[in-house]
Amino acid sequence: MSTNKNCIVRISRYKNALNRLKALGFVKVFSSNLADATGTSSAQVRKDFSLFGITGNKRGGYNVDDLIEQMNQIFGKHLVHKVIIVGLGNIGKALLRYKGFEKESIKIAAAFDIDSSKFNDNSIVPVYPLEKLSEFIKENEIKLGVIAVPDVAAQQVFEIMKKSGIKGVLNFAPISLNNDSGVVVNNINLEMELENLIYYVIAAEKS
Amino acid sequence: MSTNKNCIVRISRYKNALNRLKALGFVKVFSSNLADATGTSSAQVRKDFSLFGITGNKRGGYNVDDLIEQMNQIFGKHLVHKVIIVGLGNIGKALLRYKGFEKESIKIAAAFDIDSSKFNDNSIVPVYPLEKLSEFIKENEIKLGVIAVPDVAAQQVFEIMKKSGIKGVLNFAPISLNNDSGVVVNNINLEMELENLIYYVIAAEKS
DNA sequence: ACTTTATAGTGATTTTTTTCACATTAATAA
DNA sequence: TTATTAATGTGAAAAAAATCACTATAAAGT
Ligand SMILES: NC(=O)c1ccc[n+]([C@@H]2O[C@H](COP(=O)([O-])OP(=O)(O)OC[C@H]3O[C@@H](n4cnc5c(N)ncnc54)[C@H](O)[C@@H]3O)[C@@H](O)[C@H]2O)c1
Ligand SMILES: NC(=O)c1ccc[n+]([C@@H]2O[C@H](COP(=O)([O-])OP(=O)(O)OC[C@H]3O[C@@H](n4cnc5c(N)ncnc54)[C@H](O)[C@@H]3O)[C@@H](O)[C@H]2O)c1
Repeated sequence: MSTNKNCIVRISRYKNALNRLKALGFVKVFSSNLADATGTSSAQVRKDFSLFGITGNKRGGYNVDDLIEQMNQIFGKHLVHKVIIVGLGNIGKALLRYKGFEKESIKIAAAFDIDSSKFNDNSIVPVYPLEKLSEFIKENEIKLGVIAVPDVAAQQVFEIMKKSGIKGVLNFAPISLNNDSGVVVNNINLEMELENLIYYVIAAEKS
Repeated sequence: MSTNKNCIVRISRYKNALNRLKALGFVKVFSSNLADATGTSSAQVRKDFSLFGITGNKRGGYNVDDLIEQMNQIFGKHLVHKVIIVGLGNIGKALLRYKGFEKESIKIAAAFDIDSSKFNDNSIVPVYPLEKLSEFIKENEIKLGVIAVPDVAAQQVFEIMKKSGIKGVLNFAPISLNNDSGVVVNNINLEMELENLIYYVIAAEKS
């Protein structure tokens, strides 16, 4: 529908805010409410909605449930999305233990590592050796993968994922994966995030 | 110097790529090398450099060490930046245990929690009760904080940080912090990152 | 029923970001 | 030494994104 990257991120924020507002008992919202809750302008909210063909009522705002439903549609929330995690170190374990993914219809289907002490077939989320990765992805038609291995291993893991049919990757390793294929890669680089923060803090000090 | 958000992120990526290229023995690089390594165009690389007044040699490319040095300057890498972490759960612990921050001159100075079983004055990075947060920030002139507490506690922690003089915050809680002040906030929302990935995977399927 | 009013929706405008294209120049080759 | 070449650096152009500003309209008030 839209091709604006920032717009997608904002829609996700609106959805997040809407769930909170709903919990507070809101039945309808105005574009300015969502703007305040997400730190943007009401015109931006309406423009974003317009790009996705989301409409409300002139003078009546938007119905919260309707909005949430439409956004769930955009993000495929009516289906459960199975995810696998490769690398069960600090980050991998943190994700595995996190309880918040279920309510976003994200299900961690399995984890993979090369450290045999981490293997476990019987836990809620099974942990398998890396050798089983390809097979598991194919058999379970997994589309989403998380890379949480050391940087030197990341490209190798990515190649296996690509070959096996993964369509989207969340990569925590601080390298840019060499990606010619159509696989979507989102990078999370925590060092870079802190660095970025430092840049703006330094810039603010100067002015 | 520059005011373009994407540009800063790209500069950070160039720096990352440069360190890798240096490790491989590169002494000079061309804008196209950096473009390839970071997935952008050579014109973009040169334009970004131009915004920061970074110059190379016509026909000779750029000297790797010089570039790294200039970028370290941009990101204040000649100083050690002290960071505190609030919330020592899954994410907080993952960050605490991560060894990669030192080489980026980021030092975790202390962590804070409300769970007394986590307090520890004697570990390399001490863990204190939340009550000590404000005092610690002031006494040690901490400028950077990480919020890794549950969403309901995040705003409260943020308020303490603001009042005590923190200038930059990395927030992992999935809420938008109400931020009127001049504090810089970078949000990392892992659910949203996965959601975003799902959006693009769905979009790719349709086309 | 009629008027007022507040908000949605959107085309037009402005601003920001990216890409283009080429003049400039330093290294290399002849 | 001179010509050739391959890269930088940057204004100009194009594209993308955000903001503005106004119209349409549904709700609330009289
Ligand atoms: N922990 C953090 O806070 C943090 C911060 C910034 C970046 N990162 C990055 O995130 C990634 C993960 O970090 P971490 O701290 O969780 O690392 P970690 O060392 O704690 O864990 C890595 C895990 O990957 C496994 N592994 C190694 N090679 C593998 C392979 N080829 N296939 C499958 N598994 C393999 C290891 O056995 C280990 O369990 C790293 O690339 C790191 O640079 C982490
Ligand atoms: N773990 C993940 O993979 C993940 C994924 C997405 C989002 N998040 C978000 O990151 C944040 C942290 O997640 P987590 O999994 O580490 O949570 P967690 O529950 O494991 O840890 C939270 C920690 O914060 C402490 N705490 C609670 N209230 C506090 C307060 N007022 N002051 C100081 N400490 C306090 C708790 O004692 C606990 O140690 C949460 O907001 C969560 O929604 C985490």
